Amino acid sequence: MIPSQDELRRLHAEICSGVADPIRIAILYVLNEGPVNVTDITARLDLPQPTVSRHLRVLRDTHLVLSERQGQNILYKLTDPRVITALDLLRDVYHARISAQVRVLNSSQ
Amino acid sequence: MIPSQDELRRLHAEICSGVADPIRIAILYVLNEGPVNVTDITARLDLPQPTVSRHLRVLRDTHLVLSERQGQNILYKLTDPRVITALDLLRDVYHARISAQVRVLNSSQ
DNA sequence: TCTGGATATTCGGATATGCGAATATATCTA
DNA sequence: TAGATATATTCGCATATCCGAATATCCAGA
Repeated sequence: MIPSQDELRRLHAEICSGVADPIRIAILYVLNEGPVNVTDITARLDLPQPTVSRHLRVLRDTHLVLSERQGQNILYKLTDPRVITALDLLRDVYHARISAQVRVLNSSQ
Repeated sequence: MIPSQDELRRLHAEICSGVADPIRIAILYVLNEGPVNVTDITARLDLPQPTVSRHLRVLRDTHLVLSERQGQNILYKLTDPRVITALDLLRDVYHARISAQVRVLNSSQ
């Protein structure tokens, strides 16, 4: 059975909602430097461990990251480096927009 | 004053939350084909006009779209085509991931 | 200035999301 | 198997988001 357009958009939005949180964005950029376990993420971001675990679950559920047990630890890594590309793009769009606004404000002094 | 890392991540997440909704994604892809007014968006997506207006406001607030009055109508357009690039990337990441899962399932029959 | 078409806002309620705190589960090692 | 470390889950609550329905605002033209 072919998924409807609506269903595809729902799924698309679901992935997007995975990146719609500051903590998850921070985690993704940490993972962009290489696979890391939960304790290290917790330490690098200075956040409570349960908080990190809950956000990691969201990232897993939205297929943005993958996990792999390594003995006592669980190693997390990006599913795909393009996740960071997308995040960078959105950030750039924002910056470009704000810069344009600043220019307009300055030029109308 | 320099915005903190946390503040930057909050802003980054805010933009991302702009694309974290199926209706808004649909609107963005409509706008990708060129500037459109609210009535046309409403017709093309077959949605109630207040619903479209509310989502357009979110898109404006997150700097993802721009609006411009043209007489009686208001023309909306993408702030930056890279918004669509980012959306496509995230969709591709998802598809690649799901395809990989399907392959694993099939190969283990 | 009145009218109609285009767009935006508000309200109330349902649902979702995030967090801290506490606790559970899993794995290794002695 | 007991203890220690790593990770995940649950609960209760506060907050945010979404929607439909109703209504308000804005602008062009008669």
